[in-house]
Amino acid sequence: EISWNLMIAGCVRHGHSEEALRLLSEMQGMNMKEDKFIFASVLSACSALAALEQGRQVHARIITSGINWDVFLGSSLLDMYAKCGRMDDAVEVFESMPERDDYMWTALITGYVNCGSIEDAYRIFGRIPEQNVVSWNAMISGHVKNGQDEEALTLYCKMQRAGIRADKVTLASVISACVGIKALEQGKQIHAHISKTNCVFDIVVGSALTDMYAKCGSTEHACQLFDEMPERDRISWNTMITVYASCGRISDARRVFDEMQEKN
RNA sequence: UUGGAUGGCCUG
Repeated sequence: EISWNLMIAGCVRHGHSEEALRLLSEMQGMNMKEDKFIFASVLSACSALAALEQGRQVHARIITSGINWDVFLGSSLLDMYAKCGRMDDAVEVFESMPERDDYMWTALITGYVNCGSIEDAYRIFGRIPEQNVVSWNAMISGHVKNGQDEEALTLYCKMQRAGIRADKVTLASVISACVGIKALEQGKQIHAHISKTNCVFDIVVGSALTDMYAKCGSTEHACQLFDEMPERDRISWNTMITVYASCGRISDARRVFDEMQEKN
C-alpha cells in the first residue's frame, strides 16, 4: 500500500524517525507486508536514532521476508550498523553484499571516523575503486571531527591535486578546519577561491564563512558577509547573534535577535 | 512524484 510508504518516507525525511518506527509497528500489527522501500526508510530512521535493537529486528525481517537485496537496502543496513558503532556488523554486511556502491564505502568511512579510527577510515578510503567527492568529503570532515584541522586542510589540497572539484560540503568542512586553528589567511584564500568557482551564497557555506571571520578576529568581515546572504535559517541567525554577543556588542546582538523574530 | 552515504552556529 503506497500511502504507508509515503507516510513513513515523509516522517524520515522530516526527521520524525520515532514516528516512522511507530508506523512500521502499526503496519506490522495489521499483518501488512513491508516492501524494500519501507525497509530502507525505517533503517534510515534507526540510523538517525542509533536504535540498534530495532535495526536488528528490521534486518531479521528483511531476511524472513525473502526480499532481494539491492544497493539501497544494503547501504541502509550497513549505515544503520555503522551509526550504531557496530563496525564489525557493518563490515559483515559489506562483505556479504553481492553488489557494492559508493554509498556503502562512505558509510564505512563515516562509521570508522565516528569511532575515532581514522586509520581504518583511510584503509577503506584507499580500497575504493574510484573515489568521488563524497568519499573525499567524508575523510576531510573525519579529520575535522577528530580535531585534526591541519590534516583536513592537507587532504583538501590533495583532493584538488587529484582533480576532484570541491563542493559546498567540502568547503563547509575546510572552513570549519580554519576556525579550529584560527587560520584567517587560509580562510580568506578559501573564500576568494569560492568567489571564483562556487556559489558564495549557499547558506551553509555562508554561515561557515561568517563564523570563520568572527572567530578569527574579523568581526567586520563577518557582518558584511551575513548582510550579503540572500537567505537565513536558524543556524545563520544564531551564528550572527553569537558573533555580536561574543565580542560584547550586546545591543547589536539584540537587534539581530529582534530582526529574526520579525522575519519568522 | 515512495527508499540509502559526506557539510555550518549554539548547548561544549
